[in-house]
Amino acid sequence: MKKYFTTAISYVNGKPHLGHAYEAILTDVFTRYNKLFGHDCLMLTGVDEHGQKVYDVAVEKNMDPLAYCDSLIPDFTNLLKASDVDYDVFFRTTDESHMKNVQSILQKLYDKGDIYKDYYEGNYCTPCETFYTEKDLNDGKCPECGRETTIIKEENYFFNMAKYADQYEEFLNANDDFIYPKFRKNETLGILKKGLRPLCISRKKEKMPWGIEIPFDKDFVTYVWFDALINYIDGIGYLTDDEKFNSYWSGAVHNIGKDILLHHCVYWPTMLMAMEVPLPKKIVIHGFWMGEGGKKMSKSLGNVIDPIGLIEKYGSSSFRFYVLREMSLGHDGVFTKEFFINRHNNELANDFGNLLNRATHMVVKNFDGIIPEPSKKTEHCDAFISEFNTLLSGIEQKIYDYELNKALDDIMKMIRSTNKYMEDTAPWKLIKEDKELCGAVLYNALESVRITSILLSPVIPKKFEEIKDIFNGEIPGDLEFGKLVPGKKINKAVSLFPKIEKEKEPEKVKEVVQDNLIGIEDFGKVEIKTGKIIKAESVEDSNRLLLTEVDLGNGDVRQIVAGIAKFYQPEDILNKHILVASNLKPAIIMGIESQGMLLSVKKGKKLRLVEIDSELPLGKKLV
RNA sequence: GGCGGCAUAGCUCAGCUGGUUAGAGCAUCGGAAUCAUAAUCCGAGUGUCCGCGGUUCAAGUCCGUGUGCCGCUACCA
Repeated sequence: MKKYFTTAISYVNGKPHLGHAYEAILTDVFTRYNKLFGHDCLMLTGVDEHGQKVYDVAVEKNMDPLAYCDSLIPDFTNLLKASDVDYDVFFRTTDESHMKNVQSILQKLYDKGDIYKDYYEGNYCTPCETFYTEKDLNDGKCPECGRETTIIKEENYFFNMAKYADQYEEFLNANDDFIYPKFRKNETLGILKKGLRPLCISRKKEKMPWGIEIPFDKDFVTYVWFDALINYIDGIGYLTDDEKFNSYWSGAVHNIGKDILLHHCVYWPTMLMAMEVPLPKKIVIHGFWMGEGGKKMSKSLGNVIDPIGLIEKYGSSSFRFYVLREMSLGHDGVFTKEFFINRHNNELANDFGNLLNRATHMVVKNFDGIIPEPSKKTEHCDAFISEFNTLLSGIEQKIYDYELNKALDDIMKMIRSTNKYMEDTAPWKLIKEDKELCGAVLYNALESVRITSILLSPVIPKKFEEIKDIFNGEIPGDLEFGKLVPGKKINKAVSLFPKIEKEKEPEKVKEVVQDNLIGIEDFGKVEIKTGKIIKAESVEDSNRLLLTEVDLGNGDVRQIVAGIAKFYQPEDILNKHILVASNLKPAIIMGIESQGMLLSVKKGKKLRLVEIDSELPLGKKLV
C-alpha cells in the first residue's frame, strides 16, 4: 500500500526551531517505519513563502521577494539535514506549477459558486496595510507598529465553508480515527457546532502583491491558507500526475501542531470537499515542547533548546530518540538538557549500547567472531524468545495506530529483557562449562541485537549505519527471531553510545524565577484612582454586565461597563467607594463605551469589588 | 461565562469496554555478579489513584458535585 506523510509547511519568515525539528522528525520516523514494514511511502515538507510579512521584509531589504525567500531556504534544509530527515519533496509555494494549480482550483470553486465576492470589514492598519482581527489587536492598536487602526470595509473574495459543514461533520462521525488524538476530534466538532463563517481568501493586490493572483480578478491575490494548504496535493502531482496523486493521496497523513488545528481540521477538509477531492486518511496533531517545569520556552527564561546545537554536540540519533521517546504523541512534552542526558545515558548508552558491546565482545573473544549455532538451550531460552516474539509481533500495528510511545516502550523492554537474559544464563560462566551452550545463548543475544537495531533504525538512522559494521555492513532484514545465519563473521562493536558526562553546572545564581516582573516605570503607566459609584443599572440583553457611572472627583464622571452582574444587583453597588483603572483606552462592550475598569478580586466563582474607606477623597491616584 | 480536557508513587507517566494484593521508567537505599561503556541483574519500598456523594456483588475505571490546573471561545477591561 502506498502512503504519504506530510509536515506542515513552515512560514519562511522566521528561524526554524525545536518545534519544526520535532514535527519533521516525527513525520520522518513514521515514513521510515512504514517503509521498513514494506510500504511505498513519500514524505513531504517545505515552506510557505507568500504573504505580507515576507513581502515587507523583502522590501525593507530592497530585495526581490523570491530572492529573499531563496536566501532563507538553507535555514530549513540544513535543519532537516542535521536531523536526518529523509524527505522526498521539499515544497515551495512559489513553485510555478503550484501557482497554476491554485489558480485552477480557485477558478473551479468560483465557477461552482463556492467562492464569491463580498465585503470584508475589519480593523485596518493603514501604515502596515494589513487587516487584523479583534483578537490580534494589542490594546486596540496594531500589533506590528502600535498605531491606531481604523475599521474599514473592503471588497474581498470568500470561500463558503459552511456549505460543507454538515457533510464534513457526518464524515467525522463516521471516521472516528480521522483526527488523532481523539480529543482533538471533539475540539473540531465543537468548532463545527458553532457554525462556520465564510473564509476570506483574498487580499487587494495593490496593498499586498506577494501572492498568487486570483484568475478571475487580477486586482486580488489569494491569502495565505488557501494557497498554503494546497501544497499537500500539489506535492504529489494533483492535476499533473493523476496516477501518482491517486495512489499516494489515499494514504495521506498530515502531521501538524495543535496551533493550526482550525486550518487543517476545518478549512482544509471543507476546501477539499468543495474541490471534490477525497479527504486524507488522517490528521495527527502533536503538542508543544515546554521548558523545565512545563513552562513555555522563552528567551527571557533562558530555557530555549537549540536543536542544531544539541545535534552537533551529541548527535542526531540521540536527539531524535529523545524527542520521539520523551513526548507522548499528541500531548505537550518537556525538553530540558538534564532529561535529554538522562534518556541518552540510561537507555541508549546503558541498556542498548552496553548490550551491543557485551554480546559482540563475547562472540569475538570466545568464538573468533563467528556467529555460533543455536543448537542447545538453557532453561531460560524458550521463555526469553517467547517474550521477545510477543513484543516483536505487536510493534507494526502500534506504528499503524500511531502508538509510537508504546512501540518504543516495547522495544526498550526487548532490550532490557535481553540484558536480563544474559544475567540469567551467564554465558561468561557457560564458556568454561559448556561452550556449545554458551554459543547458543550468544546467538540469541545477537538475534536480539540484530532485531532491536532494525526496530530502532527509523529512530536512530545514523547510528544504525554504524551498527551495520558489526555485521560487516549488511544486517539481515528479516523481522523474525532466528533468521540470523550462523557461521558468518561479526565484528566487535565500538562504543556507539558513549555516556554523556554531566557537566558540572557552575553554581547557578538563583535568579528570581518570576518572569512577569515590571519596572517602576511600567507601574507608573497604570493609573488607579479612587471613585464612588453614583449610578448603576443592568444592561439590556446581557446577563453579566452592569452599566455604572463613577465619580472620580473634580467633575470627572466615567461611564464604566463592568462584568459583575452575576455577583451584584445594581442597587448593591450604588454609593460604594471603589478603585478604578482610569487611564485604560476606552472599549466598546455591547455597543456601550466603557471608560475604565472597576477593580475586583475573583476567587473561583466568587467576585467582590475592592472597596475602600469612604473617607478617602475621590479621584486620587494610587501611589 | 460557555465548550472540552487533565488531576495516579519524590519526578515523568501507563492503566482498553468497571473484576484478584494499583503498574513502568527515572531518582533513592540495600544486595548479587564481573562478559560489558563503574555498564548489568535482583530486592525494598512508599501512593486517603484530588475531596465529597451515588450506582454496583465489585470503581482509579461509570454518574453527580466541589476544588485546582490547561486548551479553545465569549458581552473579560
